[in-house]
Amino acid sequence: MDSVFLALGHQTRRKILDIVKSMPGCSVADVVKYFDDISRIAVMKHLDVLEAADLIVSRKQGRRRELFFNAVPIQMIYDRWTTEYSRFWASRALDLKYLLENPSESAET
Amino acid sequence: MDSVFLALGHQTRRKILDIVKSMPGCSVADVVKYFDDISRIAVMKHLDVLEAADLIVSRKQGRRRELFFNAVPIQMIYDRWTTEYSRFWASRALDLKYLLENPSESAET
DNA sequence: TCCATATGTAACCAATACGTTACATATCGA
DNA sequence: TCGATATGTAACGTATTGGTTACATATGGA
Repeated sequence: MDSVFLALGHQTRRKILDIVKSMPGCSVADVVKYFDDISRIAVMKHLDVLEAADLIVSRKQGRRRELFFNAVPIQMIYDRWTTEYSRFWASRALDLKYLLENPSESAET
Repeated sequence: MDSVFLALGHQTRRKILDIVKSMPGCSVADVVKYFDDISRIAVMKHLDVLEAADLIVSRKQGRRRELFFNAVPIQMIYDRWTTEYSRFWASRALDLKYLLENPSESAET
């Protein structure tokens, strides 16, 4: 769980995930082409993070490594949202409403 | 976006979020009570991270600081899942299925 | 008024994150 | 076969993170 959130908490990695998602089986080099502002090694490190978080699955095909998006961890988090927070919207999303309708005398910092 | 994921990518912070969510208006000290393995200052630092990510909103009430859970950033991410990935389940979640049904000759590393 | 309570800030440290360059290894294809 | 291509590893440096202790400030209430 930590690793999935942490992996997603970096814009480059989310972009990588989008690329792999839209090009199943693409290679590392295919991904690297989309980044001219960071090195190949940096991209690979990001891929390592995504793979450690199971967001990407890879397999070696000769000298190429094929990358695949793994929807499962995101599905798990998505499921957690719906069970943990969905009923929350109705009953508890009033916190902020309460705040806004009951301004305190001291300014909010 | 980065900040929300990063904030959630740490177990202590998710626990803090749960506490604040279940006790709207609770104080810093209320939260600190649930953690005997880390210091008050560490807890406050985590609160800073959650507040910077807008996951928590606070206001000073005299010598107390009241903490409120803010559902909006999570709602935004939740909405992103549904638009970005929901149709993905049906059409693209076959990536792994493809992998498992077409083992390559070289072992997956 | 003054002690208790609640929070805040600063400094420090070790570990981690994220980038880099250099070098190495494996596979492909002409 | 050999150069090209693709990937991998190691080492390094800087910035950030997540914890700590020490000290400071503000408010509450007896």
